[in-house]
Amino acid sequence: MATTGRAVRLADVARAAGVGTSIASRVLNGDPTVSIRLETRERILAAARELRYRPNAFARGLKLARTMTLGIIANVAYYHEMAEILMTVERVAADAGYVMLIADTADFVGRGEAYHRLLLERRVDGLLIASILVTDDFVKELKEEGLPFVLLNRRLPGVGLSASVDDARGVQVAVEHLAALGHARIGYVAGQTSAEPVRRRLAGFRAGMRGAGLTVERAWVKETPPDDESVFRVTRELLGERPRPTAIVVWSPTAAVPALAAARQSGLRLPEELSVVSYNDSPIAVYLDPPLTTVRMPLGEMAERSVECLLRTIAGERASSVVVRTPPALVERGSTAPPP
Amino acid sequence: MATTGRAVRLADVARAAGVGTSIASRVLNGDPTVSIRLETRERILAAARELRYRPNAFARGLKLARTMTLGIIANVAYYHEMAEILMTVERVAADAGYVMLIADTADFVGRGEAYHRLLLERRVDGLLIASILVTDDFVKELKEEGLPFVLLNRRLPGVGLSASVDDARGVQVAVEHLAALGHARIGYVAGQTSAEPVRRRLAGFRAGMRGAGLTVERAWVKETPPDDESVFRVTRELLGERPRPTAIVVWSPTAAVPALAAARQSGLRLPEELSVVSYNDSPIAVYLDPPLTTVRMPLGEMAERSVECLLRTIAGERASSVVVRTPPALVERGSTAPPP
DNA sequence: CTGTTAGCGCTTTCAA
DNA sequence: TTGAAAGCGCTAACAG
Repeated sequence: MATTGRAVRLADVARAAGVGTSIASRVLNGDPTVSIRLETRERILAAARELRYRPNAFARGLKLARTMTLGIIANVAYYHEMAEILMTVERVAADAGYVMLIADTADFVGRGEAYHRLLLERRVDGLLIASILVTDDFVKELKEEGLPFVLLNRRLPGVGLSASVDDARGVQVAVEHLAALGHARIGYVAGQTSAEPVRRRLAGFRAGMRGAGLTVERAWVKETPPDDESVFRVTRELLGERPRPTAIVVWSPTAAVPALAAARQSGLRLPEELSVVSYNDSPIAVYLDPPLTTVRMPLGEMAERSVECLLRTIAGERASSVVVRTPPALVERGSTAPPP
Repeated sequence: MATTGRAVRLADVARAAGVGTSIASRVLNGDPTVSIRLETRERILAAARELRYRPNAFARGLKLARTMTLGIIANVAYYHEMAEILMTVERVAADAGYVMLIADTADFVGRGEAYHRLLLERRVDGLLIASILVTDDFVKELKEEGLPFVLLNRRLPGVGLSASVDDARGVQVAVEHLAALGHARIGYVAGQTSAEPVRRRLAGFRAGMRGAGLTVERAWVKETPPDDESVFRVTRELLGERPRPTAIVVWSPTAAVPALAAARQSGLRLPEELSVVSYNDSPIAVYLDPPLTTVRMPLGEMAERSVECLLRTIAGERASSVVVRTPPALVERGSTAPPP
């Protein structure tokens, strides 16, 4: 049973079926133009099954100049968002017959060689870019290389296709929720606006405030690096302002955890003295203290669209960037209430 | 500049350097047995640089029967542990010149085809199995197939190599910490002991209790499916027992989040009325309420060893399973205190 | 020192 | 209806 020996090749199947490799190949690939006696076809199929034949992906890839592999460059450390994206992308790709190569960007600048291995060695038919750490320059280089790629939630018009959600609208919904509760003094933990999607969120915050007839207080909008420690520190600063906001919005669910901790450590009772909303949901939101009110964005849908878009580009069809317009869902939990 | 056209092949480099493909190949691959005029070698190297030559990985893979690719089957949803493992594995593999194919096990049983694509199409030189959802039967099948593989933190003596940490010792350390604080009534949220590493942890709990001269109360040891909702429910049940424990240990950091929430919702003040320790650390532990005391295991080291072990197996060397014995580190935060 | 060539396993004309 | 053979880009004998 254990055929630990060498793999079975197409030639083995052909020989077993008593035919040439040519028709064997065409039959197994379901070539519709082939006209063949039913009996012969059956024999080939049977032999393939019997021998547990599997085509060698590298041989086929070499011949067809298609690897049936997609690459994804991701920042795995952003697990709250990344887990859903990774899982979805992989599932959709698999359904289309593709496998996924993954490259992490923990140390993007120091890892040029690793990325070039992905790109230039013709290992992938296309690339998904899901990390903010990938520089615009790198993306442009990619474009020159001619390799199909799609950016996830990062719009770079003129240089590449992207699949994104309406971040601005999402943050706006968060603000509207707070305004509806009666909050007028609303702060924002903004992330680093050097990143494009983060800028869109900030714009959404401003739009939300404007729409509610509220003014944005400069001191209540704090940029911060995304690491937990910085978020914690900056949030404490924000809550140390006098006067201080009665509610804050946080730009990312990963950052919401340290932000919430900062709020607690500021000695504020949540949600009585301070409301907190996170942009984007997370599996743990419901188990935080207090359970975190969030705006849930359609990340899975975005991930799906990104793969479809990439596949279309690879197929040579004209694809265009997609913005998933599924409305953000406000998930009201325990971290928001009317202002004191 | 933009060479969007077809890729440059070795033949192009050879022609540009005015040599045959043979020496071009050997020079570029640093074949030590080649004796060549310095001048010629320089010409080849220069031409390759000039043309930005990159070998086609699939062609090379076909020829060498080595793909320079490793596969990893992971449960991405367990992000607390998985992020670190994924990042480490990818980095170590990249340093060795390998790229990583990833397959998620969200729906393992329904995805046989996807896994077989990985295994049987000769896309990978070896496989890392980092998901508990991969059945023992599948692993055995793998062994029959003759594909090198290493299990991450799952010991299956006789069927395959593994890299693991000393789970039993880790949980034991957690118990010792509680015992040292004076706790005698200690409960355990146990996970599903159908999984091998989970059984080892339970054994560690028992050993820790025995070592401290404490008796294990049946009603205080609860098995539970790993999903957050089940963990939450089961923890509440556990804390509803009368008498109830003054401290609990949770078998996984992912589960610690809902367990902590259950403790809070039981109306218990933490850590005054109840102490909680999580087996294994997590980036968010410090930001939970209260900050979670954990036992930090050397997962990164384990991941590193697993890749090394796999690489050695691939190289045809005799590799053996490795148990990382780096002592567990008790990370004391705010969720443990002496019993009331 | 360097070039020619066979062949990795597959698909796809082209001919029979 | 079917088979022979070329060739995808590379490496490694083997010749020269």
